[in-house]
Amino acid sequence: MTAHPELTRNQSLVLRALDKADGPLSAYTILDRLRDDGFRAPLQVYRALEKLQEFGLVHRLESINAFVACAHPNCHGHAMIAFAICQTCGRVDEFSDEVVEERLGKWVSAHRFKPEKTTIEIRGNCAACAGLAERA
Amino acid sequence: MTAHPELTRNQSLVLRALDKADGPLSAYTILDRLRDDGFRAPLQVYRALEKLQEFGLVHRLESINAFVACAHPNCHGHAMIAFAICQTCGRVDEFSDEVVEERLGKWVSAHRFKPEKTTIEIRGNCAACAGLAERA
DNA sequence: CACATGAATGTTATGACATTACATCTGATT
DNA sequence: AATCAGATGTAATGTCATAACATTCATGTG
Ligand SMILES: [Zn+2]
Ligand SMILES: [Zn+2]
Ligand SMILES: [Zn+2]
Ligand SMILES: [Zn+2]
Repeated sequence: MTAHPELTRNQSLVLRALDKADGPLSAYTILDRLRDDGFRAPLQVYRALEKLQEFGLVHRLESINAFVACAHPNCHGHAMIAFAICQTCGRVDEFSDEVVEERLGKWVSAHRFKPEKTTIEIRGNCAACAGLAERA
Repeated sequence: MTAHPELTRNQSLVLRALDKADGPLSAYTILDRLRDDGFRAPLQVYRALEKLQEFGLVHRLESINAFVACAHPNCHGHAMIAFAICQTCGRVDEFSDEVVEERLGKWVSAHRFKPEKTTIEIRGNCAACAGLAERA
């Protein structure tokens, strides 16, 4: 359930593209997939993505310059989310860990650092893809 | 001590540029700073950065597309390093946390995920810069 | 209704980051 | 000398993201 009543047409189209995709998409890939819906310029995609991120419906994966639909929309108030990204099949697992959050929180408190956005991304191979590689 | 006997001329120049800088630098900024040393093309920088990262002398900050000299060269065999990046003054603090490492390690084991590179980056404001903002 | 206002959109151009492809040079090895 | 691997030089291209400006649309207000 990724529906959201307040979404504009462009935002809905971008979110639907991400939902249909089997992995993260770059902004330009989204653009290509929405040509038939009238999309012509990168900004249409980036503007929609910006709003969708504000709404918590989409996440940006910093380490691969791509975007995914949130796996738990309306469901995590966590400021801190971790991603495991399979570099072979594109599968993305989204999870949070209170202990990690607490430890990083302790570090920033101790250093009087004021965090705004935290990125935790693990790139590698998922169980299925790593298994295939073993057999090869 | 960031010296390294095996470095080539280009690698040394790039590392020195990062050491002299007071914060992370983009590849193109490094290029500009090395014009007088004969640098002409981005690839000279990217190739040097690639090797320096292999040697553990330089880190790439994924969330801001920039590079920093390692704060603890020859000193951390950690696979997992976290960065606190001040978006105002560019200060970067590099640290590692065994508990965070252990918790993320547990997650990947439980999910049979084979990690290759882990990114942990906290963007925000350092104590000094956050303090200034308060007073303003 | 006329009109101001703010949000979203459309469009073009530009800026910023990174790699491909190919030629050349260097030093070590045989 | 011939060979080879690694590093380098250079041009062109590819990929990701934003600036600037005009237009449209919905909404509320006098
Ligand atoms: Zn999410
Ligand atoms: Zn996979
Ligand atoms: Zn380091
Ligand atoms: Zn600062």
